Amino acid sequence: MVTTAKPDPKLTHCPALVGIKAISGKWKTRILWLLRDRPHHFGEIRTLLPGVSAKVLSQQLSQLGKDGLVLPQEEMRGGVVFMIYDYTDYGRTLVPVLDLLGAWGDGHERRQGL
Amino acid sequence: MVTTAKPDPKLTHCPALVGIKAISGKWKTRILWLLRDRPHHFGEIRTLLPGVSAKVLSQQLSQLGKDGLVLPQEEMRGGVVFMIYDYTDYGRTLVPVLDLLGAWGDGHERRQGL
DNA sequence: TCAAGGAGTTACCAAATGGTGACGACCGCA
DNA sequence: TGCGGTCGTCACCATTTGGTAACTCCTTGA
Repeated sequence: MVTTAKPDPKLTHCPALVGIKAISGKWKTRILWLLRDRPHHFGEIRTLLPGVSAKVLSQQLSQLGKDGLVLPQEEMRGGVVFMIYDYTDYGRTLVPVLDLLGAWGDGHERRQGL
Repeated sequence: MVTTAKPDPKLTHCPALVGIKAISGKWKTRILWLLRDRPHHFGEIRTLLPGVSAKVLSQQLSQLGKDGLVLPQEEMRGGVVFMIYDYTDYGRTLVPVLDLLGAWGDGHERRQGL
């Protein structure tokens, strides 16, 4: 992100943070959860995630696309274009990570008393 | 976080996001990485993480403490109080998660060409 | 020619997060 | 009684992120 000279002395840099950045975003984990079952199109995701706006959903899907995690594909249905989003093969490598993270988060939540 | 009535229809809520929130923060993953080896005191962490400010470091350590992941302990060394931070037993349950996340992030980074 | 459905984008605003620099509290010691 | 070391907070600002509402583009069918 920064092009100026940077020492990067081994601790400036954290692989786990790279991973987090790829999936952090208020809706990304939920999108990725939805796509586990089957591909979804834009409006479908929008409906299934109450509260998300078109703008933000578009942003997050775009970021997931840039990171190579999901792939959008056009599809004509009755004269209307649907954008179908699905995992890439690479994106699926994230599933076990999300599973473990989700399992831990689930326990954590229970622990905090919610 | 919100006490007003909320439908929470199974998809509003994402365990993975809970997990992310616990470790997200520009320095948290790096702090947790440092503490894997051995406990560290405040100034030590501050020195080892170039760029972090006292305020933010204090904030992040405090959040990690509230979440029960690390525990601060006072220690006198030559008439000066040192605050020693270390994992709690519960906090250690996060290590495998960070490992997996870090491994994925490492590969991701390589894939993106950085 | 115009409505309708789907997928975005744009401009504007609000909240959360992180950074800066100054400051205070504490303790032992010369 | 002032000094240096450690930890932490405070007020203030900058950046990032998410939300709202209006708008465009595209295609088919009445």
